[in-house]
Amino acid sequence: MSIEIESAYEAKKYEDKIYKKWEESGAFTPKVNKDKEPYTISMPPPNATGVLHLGHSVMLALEDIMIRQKRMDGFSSLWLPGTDHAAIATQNVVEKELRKKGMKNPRKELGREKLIAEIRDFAEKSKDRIRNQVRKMGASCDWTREKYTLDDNMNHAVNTFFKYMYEDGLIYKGGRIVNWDPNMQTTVADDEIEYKEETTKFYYFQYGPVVIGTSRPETKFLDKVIVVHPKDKRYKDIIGKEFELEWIEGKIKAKVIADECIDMKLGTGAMTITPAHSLVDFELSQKHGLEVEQIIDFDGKIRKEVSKEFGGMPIEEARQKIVETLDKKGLVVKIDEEYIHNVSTNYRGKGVIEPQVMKQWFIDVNKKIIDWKGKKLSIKEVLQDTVRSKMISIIPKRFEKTYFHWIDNLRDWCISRQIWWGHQIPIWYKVTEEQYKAFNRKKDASSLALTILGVDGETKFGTEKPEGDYWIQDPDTLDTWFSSSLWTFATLGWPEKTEELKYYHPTDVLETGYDILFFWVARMILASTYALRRDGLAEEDTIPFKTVYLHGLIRDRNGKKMSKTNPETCIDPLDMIKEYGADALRLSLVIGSTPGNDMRLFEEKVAGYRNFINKIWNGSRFALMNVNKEDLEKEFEKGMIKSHADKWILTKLQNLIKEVDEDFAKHRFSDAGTKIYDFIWGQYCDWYLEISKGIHKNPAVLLFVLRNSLKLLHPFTPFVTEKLWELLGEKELLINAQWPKYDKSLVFEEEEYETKLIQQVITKIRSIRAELKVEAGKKIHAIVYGGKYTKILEDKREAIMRLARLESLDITEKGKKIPAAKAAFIEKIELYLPLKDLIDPEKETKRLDKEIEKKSSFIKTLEAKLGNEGYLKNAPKELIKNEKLRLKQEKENLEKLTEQKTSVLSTK
RNA sequence: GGGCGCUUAGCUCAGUUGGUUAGAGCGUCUGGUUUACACCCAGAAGGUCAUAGGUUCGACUCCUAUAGCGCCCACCA
Repeated sequence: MSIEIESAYEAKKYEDKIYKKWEESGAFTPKVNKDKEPYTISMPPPNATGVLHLGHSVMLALEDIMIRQKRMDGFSSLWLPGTDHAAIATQNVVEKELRKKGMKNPRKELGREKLIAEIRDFAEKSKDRIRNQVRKMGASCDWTREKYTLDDNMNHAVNTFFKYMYEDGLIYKGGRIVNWDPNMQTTVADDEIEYKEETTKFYYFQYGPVVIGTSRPETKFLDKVIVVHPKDKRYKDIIGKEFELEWIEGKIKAKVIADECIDMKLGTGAMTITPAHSLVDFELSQKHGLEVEQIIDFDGKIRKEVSKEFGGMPIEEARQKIVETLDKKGLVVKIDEEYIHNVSTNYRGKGVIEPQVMKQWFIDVNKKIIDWKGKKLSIKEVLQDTVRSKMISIIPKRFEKTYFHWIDNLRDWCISRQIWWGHQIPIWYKVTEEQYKAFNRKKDASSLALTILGVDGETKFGTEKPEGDYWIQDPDTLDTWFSSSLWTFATLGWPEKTEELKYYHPTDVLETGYDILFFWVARMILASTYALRRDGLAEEDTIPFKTVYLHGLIRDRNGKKMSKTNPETCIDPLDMIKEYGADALRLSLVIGSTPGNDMRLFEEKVAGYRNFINKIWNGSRFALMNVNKEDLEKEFEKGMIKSHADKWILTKLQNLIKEVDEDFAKHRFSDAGTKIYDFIWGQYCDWYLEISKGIHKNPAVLLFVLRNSLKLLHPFTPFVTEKLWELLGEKELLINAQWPKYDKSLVFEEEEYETKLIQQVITKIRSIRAELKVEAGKKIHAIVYGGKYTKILEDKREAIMRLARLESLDITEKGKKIPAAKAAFIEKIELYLPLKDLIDPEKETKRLDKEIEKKSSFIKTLEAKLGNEGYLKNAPKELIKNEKLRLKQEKENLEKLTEQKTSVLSTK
């Protein structure tokens, strides 16, 4: 059959067209279908801030593999895509851009409405770019159901969820130490803090009866409490007592309390508490009911109310002056000049963070409010139970430990953020007319303004302004993870009780990088179980997903994290796709990577898999060149099996199907991919196609195996397989084809060994060269390996002759066959196959000896075990049965080994 | 400081409940174009599985310790 196909696959030429075909065919859009089982993956929504990186590519590749395989396997396979508004990240990017354009303070200059509009524009553009990139990867996600975390229905879900929690008393407003950046006048999330090592001075001051150490004397104005460890002998006598002492601005009174959090070995073992400007101190003060007084204002200066002398001074200046003052008073004990200290800074500005106390919204994780398996449990407890009771399993398993560890240390979740890009908190405050006017005058009002205005009147939940005058909505927005925690169920229509929600939820797999296990994965479990349980669903239906599959991070060839700031090592997935094709990129990201482990990626790796793609292309090309139209149209039947080679490749194929199914069930995609790769390249192309060149040519099997190979490979490399499927004359798209089913009747185990011999002989034939020097008349001998047994086949002249009759062995010169040369060739083959070329008897004997020894000792132990009456009485029956069976098997194996040894010895 | 992980061929990595001779790709070397593919084919070299103990008939695999590397969390008053 003559089909014009180029000898190298050009991905660029086909990929976009194929994607379009899939999308238009509706293959991506599954329907609620009671006759089918659902299979769902919610795509982790990429941030709508920029471009996709390789991390996204891994995610897309892995999820697409799962989705495609299930789709072919007859599931209603839904992959729901979307994007995240990525609150802080997006607003930051846009503000930065605006600043580049010369705007000094975008929030002040534009005001809320206009800035949000700017950000929205930017996000929309990003979304388009992301959609395009996702398509380029070949992701078969359902675009008709695409969602965005700021969509109206998502906002509705967010508000409903907030309302649930507000009504249940799970959301409360409380003081909290936040990371305040006085430069940028904003709070900074914990994970946006960068610790910088700095050498500063460390001061020791006499503070009444104790010496305290500090690197920040300027915060120590109002310290009135000394804390020591309860077991510290040095301070045993002063605990609980009150002292009058000389301090920065005259005499003050201070008392001594004890707390176990104090490290006796650190410094002097005594410290004073500054509740308003240190997290630890703040928590201590809450624990002991101490007063919290602000010392440093939001501009980073000493508050005027605190000190007449130092009020209004920036902290650096105040620090120096205060030390001078204390020194004059003789209170400086010593100064350590070389104190190495971690300073927290905002990684976006470079501003030094000043911890401040501010009112924030929190989710209470300890209130026992969820009806769970007959008990009232807290959020924390439900989070633990879902994983502990195996409702949710995490791959790799070790991350379950990490997960529990995180929950054990979980504190109330602060959900309010002082930015505008996001879901505004649906809370309204009743204020005075004066406050109302003052608030509206400030264009960049955040919750800081509320704090400063001292708002503390009536508070109401609502998405709309309550009736009456002077209501202000909380200007803050919700943490971006608050909305994305609803992702799995809100994208399916929640809070409406839709058919889809019922059918596709809980989703099956949540596949993402391990770096957001806490940020996102745990919070999704939190949101889903709480909200759906409150809706009255059964516990097992409230989890967001059954399996969490965590992939590793992609690193460059030196093991460094890829970052945009380092373009030398940073690989853009689109560049790789352009150069090598999406299929090659997908394979290079999936094969050889294991869950939870980071992997390195570099161009040569992608190039290697491109070679494989080309191999399939050419293997198929060869097949097409060797079959005719009727062959293509014929259905495969068992009666078409002709040779040992047929049986051999069919057996291999069936074994492959079985193993790949097992691997998929265990989420071992790398293994599955490797096996398919090996089969296609190592078995089908290298052996079966070679054999097909000769008398074993059998189009029926050739095509049957090829078609099944393409099916198996399709989830991994969808584009090239789809194209080849079309070239094979198939009318239906491969994306919708039926996944291969394991068929035991196509397994011919006993055939394996002889066929293996044929392979070895082919190898030899290929490598035979004129310089062969073998004594004539030598007996032909061959050892053939296969599976668990080693067989020696003597005098397999017949098999070899059969090979020698292969047409491919015709020796030609200028297109003319030369029978004499062929005859000579055959003669040489016969001479070339003495045993020693296939196996070294010395080595083989040694190996067998070792093996026999091992087996014997094992058998001995087993016999002893099974001869022990006590053991027989106490051990489980099942175990004993197994062991008896094993003993029998091992004895048989030993016999075989001994036989083998004898025959090897006889060949010497 | 607390937790987790990694260490297997020159490089990048697989290795499933412990069980045949520890594998692959790239790279290196040798040889090869007889009707798919040089993005190819055949073959070779290359490993005391980080180190030291232990458990076991048997350990890359389980346990303990040590070293080096990495990650996460907390944070130094």
